[in-house]
Amino acid sequence: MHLFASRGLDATTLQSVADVVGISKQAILHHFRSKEDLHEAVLSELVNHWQRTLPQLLLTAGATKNRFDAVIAELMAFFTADADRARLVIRELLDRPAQTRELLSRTVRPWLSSIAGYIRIGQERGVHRADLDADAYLIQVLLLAMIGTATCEVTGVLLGDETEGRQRFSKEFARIAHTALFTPRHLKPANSRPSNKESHES
Amino acid sequence: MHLFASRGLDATTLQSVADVVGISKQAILHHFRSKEDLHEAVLSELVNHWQRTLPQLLLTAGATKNRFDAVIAELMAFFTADADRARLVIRELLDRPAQTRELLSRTVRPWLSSIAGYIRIGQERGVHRADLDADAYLIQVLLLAMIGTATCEVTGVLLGDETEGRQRFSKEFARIAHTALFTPRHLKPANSRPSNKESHES
DNA sequence: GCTCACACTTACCAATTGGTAAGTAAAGCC
DNA sequence: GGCTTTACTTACCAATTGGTAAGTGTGAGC
Repeated sequence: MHLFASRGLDATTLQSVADVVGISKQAILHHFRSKEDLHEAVLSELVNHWQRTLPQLLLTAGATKNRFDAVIAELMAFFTADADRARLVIRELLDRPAQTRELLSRTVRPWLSSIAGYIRIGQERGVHRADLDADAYLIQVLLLAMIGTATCEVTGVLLGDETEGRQRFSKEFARIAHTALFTPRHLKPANSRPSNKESHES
Repeated sequence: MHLFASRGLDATTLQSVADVVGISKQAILHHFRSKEDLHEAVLSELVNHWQRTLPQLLLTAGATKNRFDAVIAELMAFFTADADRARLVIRELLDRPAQTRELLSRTVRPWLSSIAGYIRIGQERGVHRADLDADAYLIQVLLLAMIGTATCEVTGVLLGDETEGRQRFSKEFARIAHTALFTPRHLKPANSRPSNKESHES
């Protein structure tokens, strides 16, 4: 996974994988029919991890007071825990758009749809901004989390130290996502009546 | 550029380039010493284009009433005009982090710094949100614009038609960037006195 | 002790890779 | 018309690629 994520599918040779693992190239081909087989195995392992983690993520976040910020924090944590996850997904997005689209439709779309519904409820209650496009918003939050963690090695230095950069990035990411989602508190009506009167700001 | 962007450096063979261009592989090696040479040429062409376009972009945007939205729109236009630009940059970010960091430091950082200064002035005037991290914000806006256009082929379908998806994406992108930057109008003091009293919303 | 499945290695292979060397045809300059 | 430069082609090459075929050793089950 590390090699596929950091170098890409074509640049990763079976030999290089074998060297890292400490076995011969043919030992790999004994366990996996082909390089493509290995690649799919790595990919599905990532997807499985995602599928296992996400529900737990939403549950633990749901227990908290401000659910949303917790989800954002957990989302970032998932990718920052291993930047290769984000890198791998982005590479798939670039290298095999058609297959990845199909994969995401199966694995991620249901979650997005469900959260989007949650956001729309918030919109009707005036908690979430009325002019927000829930689906597009969620996709961008997800993409931003991924590209951010995938490239933190590069962008980190533009924000001082790399660890400091990561922190500033995470914080600003949470702020952007939060601000773009919620209506300012004083605009929210005391009772939870729908309110679309917040016109385009500034 | 198209091949490098869509397939990556290693997956792009000199032969495939030659086939597309309609000449022999050796004809390419006649004009470029090596594959790496060709790659650098493609890359520097993109950088030059960026350097040529950006000042003009900021100028035309500056003439407009709401300067910021115009810049955002132009930024998206730059990448949507040719999605390969975004793809190529992202690939460089992943494939060669060290060199790309150095490249971006030279070519993009000055612009970011200058715009960040502009944002900070806005913060002092209370126009821009006080809790915003100008540098981190700008980087994320840039990254989001790139990853969005680079993957529109994939994400587009999640938002209906691909062209419709692109539109919704662009619109939501502009909204997010706008909302995360500006303070709500009614919070902005009538005279342009510094005001940091806007606490964390919600 | 025999068998057999399994994990792995050695030996090998055709295809493709980026790259070199040498030749060639045409266009411009004198 | 000769001469040189430019743009390219043909012929070739060593290295590496993913992958196959045929062994080898070892531990478990009987």
